[in-house]
Amino acid sequence: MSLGWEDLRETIGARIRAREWPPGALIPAEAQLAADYGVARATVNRALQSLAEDGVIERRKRAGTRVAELPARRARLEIPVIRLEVEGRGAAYGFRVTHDAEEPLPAEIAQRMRLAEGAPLRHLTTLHLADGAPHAHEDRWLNMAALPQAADFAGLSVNEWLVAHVPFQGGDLAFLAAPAGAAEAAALEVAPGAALLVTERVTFGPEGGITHVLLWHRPGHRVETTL
Amino acid sequence: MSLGWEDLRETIGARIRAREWPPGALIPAEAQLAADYGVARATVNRALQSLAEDGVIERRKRAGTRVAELPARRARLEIPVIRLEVEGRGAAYGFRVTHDAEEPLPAEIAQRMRLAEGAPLRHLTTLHLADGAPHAHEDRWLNMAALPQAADFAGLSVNEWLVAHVPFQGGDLAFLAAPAGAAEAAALEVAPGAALLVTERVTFGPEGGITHVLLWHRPGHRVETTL
DNA sequence: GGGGCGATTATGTATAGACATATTAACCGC
DNA sequence: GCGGTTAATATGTCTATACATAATCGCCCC
Repeated sequence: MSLGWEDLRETIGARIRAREWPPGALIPAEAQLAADYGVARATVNRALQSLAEDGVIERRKRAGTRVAELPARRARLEIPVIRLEVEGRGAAYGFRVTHDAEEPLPAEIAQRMRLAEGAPLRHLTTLHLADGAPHAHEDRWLNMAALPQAADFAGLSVNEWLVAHVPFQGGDLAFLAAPAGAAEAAALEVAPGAALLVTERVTFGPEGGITHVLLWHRPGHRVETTL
Repeated sequence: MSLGWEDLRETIGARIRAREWPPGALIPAEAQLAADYGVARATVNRALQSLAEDGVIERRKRAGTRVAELPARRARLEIPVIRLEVEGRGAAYGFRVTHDAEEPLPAEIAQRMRLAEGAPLRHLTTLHLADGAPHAHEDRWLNMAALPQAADFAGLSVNEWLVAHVPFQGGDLAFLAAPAGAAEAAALEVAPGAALLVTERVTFGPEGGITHVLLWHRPGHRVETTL
């Protein structure tokens, strides 16, 4: 039995982490590694391609493959889905829509959604619950014009309805810290001004901006990943 | 000229985003797609493998490939490197070590580094500067026992010295929000209690925990990625 | 009709060969 | 030397083929 490309990726990755080849150094060519390990060049290529994707190595034709100056540059981030997050902790998920009206779009959000300021969008705020206790406060602007006609998200949270029904082409995701305003403090039952982690997400479809979401998490919330 | 696997990935990704196949639906088998697009099955496989890596589709042998219930679940996060971040904004990077002493490891951090509480580690705080102005405040615990003998990080920031010289095997990364304490407020020249985004990073080597870092960013700092 | 087992099928992966492409290194003429 | 052209080389990728593996489907037996 021979090595698979994932094994090879691990092996070579380990040699890099062990500083056998220091950052910036050239590593042997594909053909050489293929001979060393007794596999086909395509297998080595697949392994190296995978390492390159994670930013561990940098490859250029003719110039060869070298260890990145700053290896471990990219991490995969699992995008949080609130319901799964809550259920993953063994709690029952629930939510309550606390506000729902058509309002003119504020300038800052209009810019992020690449829409005109003051356009009338649907403004929803939702409180997400874990076992009945506040878990996160959502502030969403929704561009109804970008939605299919039958927009009926009964039962599901708006987010999951969107994911399931509306085509999207891309979006932006950001993490920031902000002090709890009056609304957030009341919803999450924390002191005004408390430092909260906020997730901001914008999604775009073929027609332009679909939705803008600010998610205010409870104090102590962490977004985690591994290197 | 035929399609490359990256083109194919885009094409199929677009058909998925356009809801041609809704979440949960089966998509045609590799052999079918290969015939449709006039390419080899290996090419289709490479494209689908890439989509699966990003969580857009889920694949099981014999059962086929289906669109994920919640597509766009994983994003690639470029791990921030302060110097590059500052220089990327066209500012001059600098730093100043504001504290450097051997101290007993606090319980909370010991737990995250998987070391014994109270172990004597080197405790450094560093102020990172952009054009001379405070940009971020770093609070680092360093396990000198896990370092090569000649630990002389003159000139470089400790972080870059570590990346370049110390083998590591993995680590954890987290984002959280916290109010500025007295030290952070003074260093960053903000009001105590201000909501700051904090990056926490722990790295492990063959000998165990190497370093634990808390990076306190200035107000308004955002960690961004795209979907 | 229920249970178990084997055939079928879709993906997973390896291989050898071929050609494309980018880039460096070498060469040559002036 | 200097500049520009050419050859050599490492990666990028596709193809066709082969076999491995997992899971499902359907048949057969009881």
